[in-house]
Amino acid sequence: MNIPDKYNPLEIEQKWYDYWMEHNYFHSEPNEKEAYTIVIPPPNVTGVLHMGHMLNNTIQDVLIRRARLKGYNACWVPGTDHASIATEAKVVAKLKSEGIDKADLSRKEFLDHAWDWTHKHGGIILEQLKKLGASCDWERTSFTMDEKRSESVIEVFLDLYKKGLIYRGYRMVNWDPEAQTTLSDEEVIFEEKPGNLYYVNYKIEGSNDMLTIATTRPETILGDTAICINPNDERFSHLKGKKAIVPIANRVIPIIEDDYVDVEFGTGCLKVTPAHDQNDKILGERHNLEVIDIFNDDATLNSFGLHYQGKDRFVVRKEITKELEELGCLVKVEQHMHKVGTSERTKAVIEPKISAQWFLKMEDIVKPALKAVLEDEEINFFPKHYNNTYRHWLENIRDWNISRQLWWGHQIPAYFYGDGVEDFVVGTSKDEALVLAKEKSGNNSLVLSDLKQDDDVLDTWFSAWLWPISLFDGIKNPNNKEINYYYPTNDLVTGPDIIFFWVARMVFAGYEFMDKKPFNNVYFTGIVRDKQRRKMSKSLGNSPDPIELIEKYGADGVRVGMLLCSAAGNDLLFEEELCEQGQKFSNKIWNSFRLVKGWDVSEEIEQPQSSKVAIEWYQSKFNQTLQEIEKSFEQYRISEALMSIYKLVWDDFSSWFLEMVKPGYQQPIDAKTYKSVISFFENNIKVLHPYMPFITEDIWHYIANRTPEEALIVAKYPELGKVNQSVINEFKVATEVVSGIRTIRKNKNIAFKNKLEFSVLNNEKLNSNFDSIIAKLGNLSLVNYVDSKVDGALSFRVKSNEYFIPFGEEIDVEAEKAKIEEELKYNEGFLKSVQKKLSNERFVNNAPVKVIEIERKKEADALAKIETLKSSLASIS
RNA sequence: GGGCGAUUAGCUCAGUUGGUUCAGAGCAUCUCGUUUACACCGAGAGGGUCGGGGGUUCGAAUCCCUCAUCGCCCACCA
Repeated sequence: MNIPDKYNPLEIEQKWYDYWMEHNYFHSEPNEKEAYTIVIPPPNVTGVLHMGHMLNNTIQDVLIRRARLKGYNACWVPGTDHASIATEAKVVAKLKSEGIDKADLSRKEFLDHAWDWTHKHGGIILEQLKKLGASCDWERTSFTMDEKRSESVIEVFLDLYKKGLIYRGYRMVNWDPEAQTTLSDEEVIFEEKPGNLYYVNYKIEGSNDMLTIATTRPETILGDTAICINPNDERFSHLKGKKAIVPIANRVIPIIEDDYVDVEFGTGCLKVTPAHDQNDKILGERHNLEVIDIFNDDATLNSFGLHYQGKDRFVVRKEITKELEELGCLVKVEQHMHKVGTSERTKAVIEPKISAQWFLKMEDIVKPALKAVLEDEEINFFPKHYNNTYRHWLENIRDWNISRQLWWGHQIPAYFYGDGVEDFVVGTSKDEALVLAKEKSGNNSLVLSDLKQDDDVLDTWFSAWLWPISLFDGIKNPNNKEINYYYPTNDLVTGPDIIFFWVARMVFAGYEFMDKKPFNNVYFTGIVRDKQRRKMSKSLGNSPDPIELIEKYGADGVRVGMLLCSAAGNDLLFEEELCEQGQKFSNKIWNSFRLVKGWDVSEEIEQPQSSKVAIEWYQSKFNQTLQEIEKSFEQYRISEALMSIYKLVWDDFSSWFLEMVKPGYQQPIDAKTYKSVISFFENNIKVLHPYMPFITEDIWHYIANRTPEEALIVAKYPELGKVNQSVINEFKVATEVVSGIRTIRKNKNIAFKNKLEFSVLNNEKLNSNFDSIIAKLGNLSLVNYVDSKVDGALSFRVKSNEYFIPFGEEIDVEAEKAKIEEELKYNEGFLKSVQKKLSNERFVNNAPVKVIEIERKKEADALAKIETLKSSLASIS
């Protein structure tokens, strides 16, 4: 078979992906083998691949391919997330651009549009993953809002409701006025923003006295229902029991006392607006205050806003400031930095709002989840320090607001039959609900049309938290064959930004519904940043298009580039050159294969000694690297594992090993050596395959004709073999000798093609195993052992051995001398420091025997070397 | 305000319980090179007081204290 000169990833990648698909290697069914399962963190259904996905899915593919090679029944389940708020926002925006207002549509009409959008854009991202080489079991592709997953969500809601864990609460929640929905605490991002602190005078009722409060939100004074002072603050003791008058609204409100007020901050006087501030709400409840909500759902003012009705809160803030100033109520305005809650999705400033929502009680649900990670270590986080983050969140968790005022999502299975707060039932269907409603209300005349299902949908994460279970139908169909086989999954690969949203909640769900953890290990990836450490984002325009990268460098190249910069536990600073490095690596592998494939093989010739030694060495080197890789994987140091392979293939295999066994020009290679070379090559590409699936599979089939059963993707990973450390050590000395020769060639401008004579003064009594290799790589006519120094030769030393290369021209004696003197100086300094240590009684008494032995060995080695150097110096002059 | 993590070569990072020549790797840089796989290459070289200061120890990049700088997470101070 002819091999192309150049490696062309584009054709080959498509070819092999099709081949893998055709032979169904990605598909998994329960069998007698041990399962290795990963569930994909489902990307937004209408999203497109970005660099974060690239990283995340490359890592998952490396893990799953490795597991497959290691003989596990590997199953990687793909899917997408309906991403309630994000998708709904996109659809609303799209409709708006077409002149359609969501408010004019019925729920059904809107959902039709949303599904259209989903079908149009959904799954693009999964197609992109295929380009990357992702070996997902596509037959299992799921969607958080497909039938099975939806049924699971409803089932779980019912279950938790029956257990009393889901309840309806009227309380302060985070309101996103743009999306017009509530958000969970986790969806609110606090941003430090410059603002103002406004000092406003309130009149005291029945006098001309004033009191001054400080507020950041003057527009909310229309919702004030009290002024609060600290009871211990003597400045205001005269106000106790009095009343104040709200400017503009001219309402009379009580002056209350509470320790909550910080005497130091602002004026020590606080206005209380229970409808629009979490703390004020608590104060309001404590002091039984009236609640006046002044906002509409879109954060314009309602009728309580008086003449500001209909205007946006930020407009009102400006205008009301002006009015207060005109009224003489505005004392001063100070600049003030404060944290403002914004919506994770829409970036709108969050408005605290009191409303009725569905909540999930967290208190008990978190307990097993805390224990599993922190005490039992049933679940391990990599890097481990995320344990702290996890613990802190779980220990301070509040009930989870699971309802959203959106249409795109799982509609809450609650049905209202009356106007009372408790006039609702929860059931799988309207029919069931009717039966329950009759029971609950005692009103048998209720009919279906009296029931109205809750308009709200569930938080996206309320379906995502079931993912590892619902993918195997473990909710609706517990104890089925699949869930029993694949669950718990092995590794979860995700970003630390969703540790609360998703990871922790999956752990809750795992213990609540399966009584078992959802996964064994969680590998948190870093954030992909650019060279300037800026997060890669669409808006900054600093994010390359992954698909373009793949087209440019090949998927293998991009995968390598991605992983090279992803040190475990760190953010990664991505730059395109890394993909170039990956591409170069592909090329290197390709060319080394071309070399090997180009050799003529002869059964006739004997195996040269040099090849025999080289094979022995590489075998050990390979095993040693394999060990390193195993160790790296245990700690999820995937980048380090890759670097080990990179160096093995490039340096040890290509630069050293192939050069050592390479036959002479137009000479054949002996069959025995060739067989070993091929076997090593095969082992190399097996180990490489998880990282670079395409080129390795391609070469695999060039090496031999393989049946589909023999494809690399399902080959058997190399076994850990013995490492002969002494061969590795001997080789290391040999490479130093070769380097010495090369340095001399370079310094003296001796071309490689000129054969050199070479003599060794073997003070170290090294064996001659590697001599044939040194001769070959140094292009020496022979390796000659001598008893004394060679005159008129260039020399260098390795350990206490001395090596000589006769040089035709006059030797620069002074230069040689200077070189030796420098070495001598270094070694004498080194010896001195070792001897100082050894003559220190406390060192000798306290240090472990092993350490002292090492020091003695160092001393002996240094002495021998110095001896060599000194005699060289003597012979030279 | 609380917590966590970091600071080692120009860049990105390793450095296992303090002890091999321990100061390392990859990339980048510089020099040389048409040696019959690869210039997407080969050979060679330079480059760091391990953030500063103190301490413990026979011995510290590694342990302790302190200062500085930078990240991240959490938190209702109007």
